[in-house]
Amino acid sequence: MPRKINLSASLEDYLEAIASLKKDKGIVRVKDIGQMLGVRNSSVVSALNSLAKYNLVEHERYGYVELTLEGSRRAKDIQRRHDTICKFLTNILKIEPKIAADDACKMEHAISAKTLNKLTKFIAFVENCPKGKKYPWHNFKIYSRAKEDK
Amino acid sequence: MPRKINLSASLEDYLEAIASLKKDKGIVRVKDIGQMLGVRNSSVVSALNSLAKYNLVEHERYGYVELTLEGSRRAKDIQRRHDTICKFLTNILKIEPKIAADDACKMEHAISAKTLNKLTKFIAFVENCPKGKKYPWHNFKIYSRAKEDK
DNA sequence: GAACAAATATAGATTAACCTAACAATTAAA
DNA sequence: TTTAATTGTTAGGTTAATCTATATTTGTTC
Repeated sequence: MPRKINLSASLEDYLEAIASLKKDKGIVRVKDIGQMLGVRNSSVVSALNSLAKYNLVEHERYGYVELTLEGSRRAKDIQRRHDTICKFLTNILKIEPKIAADDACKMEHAISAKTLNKLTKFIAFVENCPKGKKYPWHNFKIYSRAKEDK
Repeated sequence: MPRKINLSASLEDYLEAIASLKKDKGIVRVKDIGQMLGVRNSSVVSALNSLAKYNLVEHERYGYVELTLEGSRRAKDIQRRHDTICKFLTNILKIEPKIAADDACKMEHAISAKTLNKLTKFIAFVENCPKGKKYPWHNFKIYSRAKEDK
């Protein structure tokens, strides 16, 4: 049994949406997933069938959608990628939240585990840096603006 | 006429490969593109037909492949995205070149223009930072290792 | 509980990106 | 220059991810 199937960006998005809805609403319905991802219900159903094949969701006809344990783990992993990238973009690169979130949504599917780890450490490193003029981290915003920001 | 069509990651890869081959070998052949991207010649031909529709390449049957002006511009843009991400990953996050390159190959299709600009500035900022103990930039490698790097 | 509305599911089409297999053109060798 | 090898093309198939249109189930309201 292939322990770790590589999911497509699309299926990762579905997992992510399901986890997010579960957290926000307690229950997950086809309609809400579709709404969140901007696709039709029929597309959702077909995606759920794929995810069910990989044992990542459980989904009885006309019933609620549930993540399996493995599905839940996967979703958390994706969210961690998303959040880390988003944090880097907003806190360090000083990118507007909306754009940062959009970019993170796409990049989260592309980043490797190793790079994610390094990025996490990098963020921690920057955030643990003592503030003050003699440290340059906190000058980036000014530096950036000075260079004709767009 | 839609001035700026959004290319798929796949078509961007083709453009990138073509530009790279042109630079390295002077001429670009279907076989070389296929080899570089790990796809069959028939897939290359079909991709070239798509790119030709968008006026990004010129390609006469059985002839060499050429980028149009616009194709060339696009390729340069993609390469810039690749190089910038790669530079960040290797020079700042200290990721092994191989992994950095692989990640850049995937992330280059996901990064927005704004984020790219900020990242570029950020790299310049870090690189222009005077070296020395009192500046923390150059301590990241040590910091990272100390945290049980993987 | 019958009728209706909302949600879900299925069937079938489309598109992109690949593939294999067969065929055609070009190039290189004998 | 004829043959053989290489390269390029076409035809047709597969898979994933979407769609529309239609059907089915569920839940709500009278």
